[in-house]
Amino acid sequence: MNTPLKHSRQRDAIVSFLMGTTEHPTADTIYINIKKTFPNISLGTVYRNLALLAERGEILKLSCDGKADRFDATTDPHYHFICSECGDVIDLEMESIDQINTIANANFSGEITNHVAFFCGKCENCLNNQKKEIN
Amino acid sequence: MNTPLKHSRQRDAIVSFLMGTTEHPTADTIYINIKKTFPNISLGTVYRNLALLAERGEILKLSCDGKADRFDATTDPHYHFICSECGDVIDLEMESIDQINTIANANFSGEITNHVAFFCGKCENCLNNQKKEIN
DNA sequence: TTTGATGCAAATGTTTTGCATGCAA
DNA sequence: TTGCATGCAAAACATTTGCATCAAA
Repeated sequence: MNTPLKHSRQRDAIVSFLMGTTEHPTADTIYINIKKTFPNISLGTVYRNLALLAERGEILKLSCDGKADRFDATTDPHYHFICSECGDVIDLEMESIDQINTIANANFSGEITNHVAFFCGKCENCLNNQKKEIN
Repeated sequence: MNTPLKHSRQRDAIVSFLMGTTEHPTADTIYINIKKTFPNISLGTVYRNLALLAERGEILKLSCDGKADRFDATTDPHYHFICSECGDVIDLEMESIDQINTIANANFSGEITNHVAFFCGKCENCLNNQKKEIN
């Protein structure tokens, strides 16, 4: 369904770096890491490939507030938690909440086909640090 | 609970402009409109006041993808629809979906306190235009 | 009079883009 | 050899910030 792409070693490196991490890195973090293998790679190439891959559904792009976008190689539907303290992004394992589309569509005159959602609060680490500070 | 603010006519104008529209304007749109009354107002002042008001919960700031933030004077909890065609942002009237916090928290080791969500699809206008094109 | 708010402009951070060159097919 | 992908640098965009001045209390 997608036009075949010309192979590129830089793009391969980006994909395999993303697959090897659960950290949801930003474009810049990816850039810095790929540089270890391709010292000449440019940030523009990283951005171009990330946009291309996201467009094709091979990776996910996570946008949140004004901060830099983050990327995720796990493309099967899942939700993210963003820690309000440290900013870490964590994959959530949870049952489907797709019914919210139906709920939202109930009194709406257009057509709702999907939603974007993420959850906020404190991650385990920050909760523990908080407890230490109190004691 | 909030430290009292020194009164400012520019801030008043921003608030009343926001209260008089359902369009969810961007900072720049607000700036252009306030300029009709305060030709010397600066974009920095608009941004500063929008941030201040959002922080105090007097307005809502809507961030979505890489696009410019939009602002909403309606602060009671509600969700937004964003048209994938024309980009319009529309307030949704729908029943609460707060239970998704509980669902998300079920297998999570941190603490989820809230979520950010918006719905996507086609608005009524774009649906109608689509039909016209087909005929 | 004091201090927060403003206007202006420069700086920031992120992302995109034009263009000549390089590499995959 | 053809054309997409790259590297580089400049530009685009949204937003923030430093600073001198202004105006609200």
